[in-house]
Amino acid sequence: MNTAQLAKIFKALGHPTRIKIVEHLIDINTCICGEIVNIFPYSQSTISQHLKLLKESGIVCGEIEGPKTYFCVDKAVLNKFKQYIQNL
Amino acid sequence: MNTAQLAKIFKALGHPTRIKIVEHLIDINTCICGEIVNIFPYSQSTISQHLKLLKESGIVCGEIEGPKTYFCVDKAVLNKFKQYIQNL
DNA sequence: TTTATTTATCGTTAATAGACGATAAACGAT
DNA sequence: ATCGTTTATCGTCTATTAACGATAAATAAA
Repeated sequence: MNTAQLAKIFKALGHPTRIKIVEHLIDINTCICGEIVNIFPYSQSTISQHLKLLKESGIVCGEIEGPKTYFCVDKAVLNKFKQYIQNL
Repeated sequence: MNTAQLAKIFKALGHPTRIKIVEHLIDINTCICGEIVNIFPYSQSTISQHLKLLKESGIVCGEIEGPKTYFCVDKAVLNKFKQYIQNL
């Protein structure tokens, strides 16, 4: 895991809402965008944008099923990330 | 450690240069701004700004000694941060 | 086929970030 | 007292981020 990839993940987690989204995804394993929209006081487009950023960082992945997209944390990436930090 | 504090640290680490600065500080324990300036291809003011951000996040602390400022990683904060991530 | 549901994207706006050079401030040395 | 060293801050510019509403695209249901 190189510095650029790490920076992307750190940056993605550098927003309170995105931290909470990731925590929520870890808790419930997987969920669709609409569920997350209902939790936070932000518009659908804003949440979708946050999810896009998280996805682009690699820490979250999304699977399209019909009109819905199921989001979940990529545990392989999360574990590599954890390992990096533990070695600091 | 609340979400806002965590987000600040994640955000501070969300830049390749700042990651490398922190890695370097961990390696050599403590050093002055000028040393870091010599390592990176950025101006003194840019590095100083990066250090300020890191300091504001709490992950780095600076101690003024005469005209120099000695920077180092705050291990207590780093450990709390590590612990949070490990519990994810 | 039309309607409802769900999500992504576009366009916009305001705020923040990242870089720089120039300058000021603090101190040590001469 | 002056000069050199070191760092922080200011002002500027460009780029990116964060939020929104509106809209488009895809599918499920009626």
